[in-house]
Amino acid sequence: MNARRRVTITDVARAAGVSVATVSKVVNGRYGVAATTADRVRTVIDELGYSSSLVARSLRSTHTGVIGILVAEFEPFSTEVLKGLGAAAVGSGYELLAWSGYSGHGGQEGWERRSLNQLSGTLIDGAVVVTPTVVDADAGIPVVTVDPHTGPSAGFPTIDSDNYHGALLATRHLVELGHRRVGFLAGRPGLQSAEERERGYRAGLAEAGIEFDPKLVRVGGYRTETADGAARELLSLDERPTAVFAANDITAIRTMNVAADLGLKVPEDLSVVGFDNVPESALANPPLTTIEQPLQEMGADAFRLLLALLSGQAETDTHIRLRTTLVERQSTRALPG
Amino acid sequence: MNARRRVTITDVARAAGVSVATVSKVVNGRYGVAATTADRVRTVIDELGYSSSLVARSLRSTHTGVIGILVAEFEPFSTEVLKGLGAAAVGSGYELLAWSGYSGHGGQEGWERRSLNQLSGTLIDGAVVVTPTVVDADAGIPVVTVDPHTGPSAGFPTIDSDNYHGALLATRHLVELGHRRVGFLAGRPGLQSAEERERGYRAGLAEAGIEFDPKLVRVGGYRTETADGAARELLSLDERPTAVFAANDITAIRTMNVAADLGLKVPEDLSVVGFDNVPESALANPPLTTIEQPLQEMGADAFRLLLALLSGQAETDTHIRLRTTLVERQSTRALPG
DNA sequence: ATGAAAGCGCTAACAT
DNA sequence: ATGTTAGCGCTTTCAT
Repeated sequence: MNARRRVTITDVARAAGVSVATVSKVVNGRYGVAATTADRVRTVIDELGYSSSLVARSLRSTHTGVIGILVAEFEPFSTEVLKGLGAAAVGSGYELLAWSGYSGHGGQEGWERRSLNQLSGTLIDGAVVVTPTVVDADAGIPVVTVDPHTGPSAGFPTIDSDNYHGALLATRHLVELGHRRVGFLAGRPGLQSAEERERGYRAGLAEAGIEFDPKLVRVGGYRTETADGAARELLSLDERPTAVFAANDITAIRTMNVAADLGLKVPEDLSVVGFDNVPESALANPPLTTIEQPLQEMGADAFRLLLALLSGQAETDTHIRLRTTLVERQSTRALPG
Repeated sequence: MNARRRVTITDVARAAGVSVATVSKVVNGRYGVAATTADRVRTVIDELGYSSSLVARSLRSTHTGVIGILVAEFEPFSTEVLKGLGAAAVGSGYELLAWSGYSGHGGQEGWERRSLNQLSGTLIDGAVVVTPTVVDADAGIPVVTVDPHTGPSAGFPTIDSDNYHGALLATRHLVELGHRRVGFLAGRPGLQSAEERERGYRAGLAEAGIEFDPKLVRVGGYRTETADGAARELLSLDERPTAVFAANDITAIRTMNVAADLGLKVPEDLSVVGFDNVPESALANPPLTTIEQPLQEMGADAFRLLLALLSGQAETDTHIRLRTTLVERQSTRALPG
């Protein structure tokens, strides 16, 4: 492949005429090295462009100064959280390593555990796991979860947002615009966030004295693949909804696409509200009205919490819940008449 | 911290009553293990929840099945590229490790080289480096650069987009709207992309027979911190520009903020065009007209090119240049009168 | 078919 | 102040 090998600590030691131990001491600022020797070693290090291998270093020492961020995939949700984490990490002395556990292997199954196993104990001092479905209690390192699908009960420090309240806001917004037949494209069954969003939807209807109608609910499953058919069913009903609240932005955007396919115009013929406020929601056509979760803030909070955990200044049952707010764009409008 | 230690190959070997060598063979599907032994080992592995440490494995073997993505920071530009890389990686058999080299240490100086040194030769089989300023020629592993600041000449396989043409489109758009005093908020001096964007700006003016006026050019440096003052100068000129083309979206958005501070309304009093089309540009107020670089596509292309490189099917002087296009939103308008 | 042992690059205890 | 050495978890010859 490429010719030149990495420069190792042995190369430096040889070139400087000292032992590897001495080089190690210089690199790590340990005492017991003469100033002149240290200078010579540093010169050689610069000349050779040496920097120690993360891998070898972390195999030996307990502390690496690296925080791992474990995600299933690099998609709009996780990358927003990543931006917040990155901003919080600047100047903290920690480096960030983001690991996508789902990309390599076919199965989504258990990426959290596999990833944690592969990296922990060695490479990273602590981990932030984004939207895990399951997490082992004994990862061996401090772990903070962001928006875990099992809810904050899992025994881990957790950052999430107020899903119930957000869904309530979304539904209330549609009801206030005069909509009575409000469809709901639900999230993935069994996931806590999905359940809370459905509760908020029902509460929003109840507030307005609208009876819940199971025919107006379909499972979108948070994913493009599952959302298309569900949205199509919803919009093909004899008495179709005049508004749809989708459990996340991705499926809301799909709903708008399906509507277009069916000859329905948004927002004239159909109002749509999403959830998350990923940047893509603003890029949609029309720009999507949605519920904001402060994803970057969640990332930043996760970083700070993990740091506190690492220094023993936080409890493992810490739970930070952030607000959700309505962001009005152009996909919703008052029901005429 | 946490009680339980990682499960190591030695634990598995002991529990299964075999040597670590045998366990290793089973894990890696090597020949020379009796079926019954292999079964027993696999059972123990499941029971103990063992999976091999990436670190230890990669220290020993040359191939890890991991691709590194090296970025300075996790910001809108790099995370878009990341999304594209992630999408391309699904099903490829490679895992993705994104490394932010700037966050830990204070200095931005040489993050590319430091990161590459820390990870290469061991952890990752190949690397995609996003917007590097300098890259060592002898990284020891295949490297693809995305939008390198030195241009494609650096001797590395490179993915970038047509900066010159994009800037021409931006300027032409403003000129066609009737603007004659078109300001330019330049990128970082010395960077190839910045130079090409300035060339495009000048060409756009020349096309329309407008003389280039150095007073209408300020250095925004691609960064928020440097852009504010430059934009303020530009907009405070006696004969202020009626339109500004900023060399990237971030500084274009800052320009709109500065305009608001000065009591100028966009687009009524000032038209603004950006460059990049990061998702944030659509979230701006008003939504920003900008030049799109297909960032996700650039990421996907980078991944494919790296794969080709790894299997020896691509030349190291490959250069892929993608198109740039105008995305019209609400920050530009025809000059009245 | 299985295991013993060397060694990847590094750190840290222990000599000298 | 400096060097020698063991060993982190793993893979890979090389014996047996």
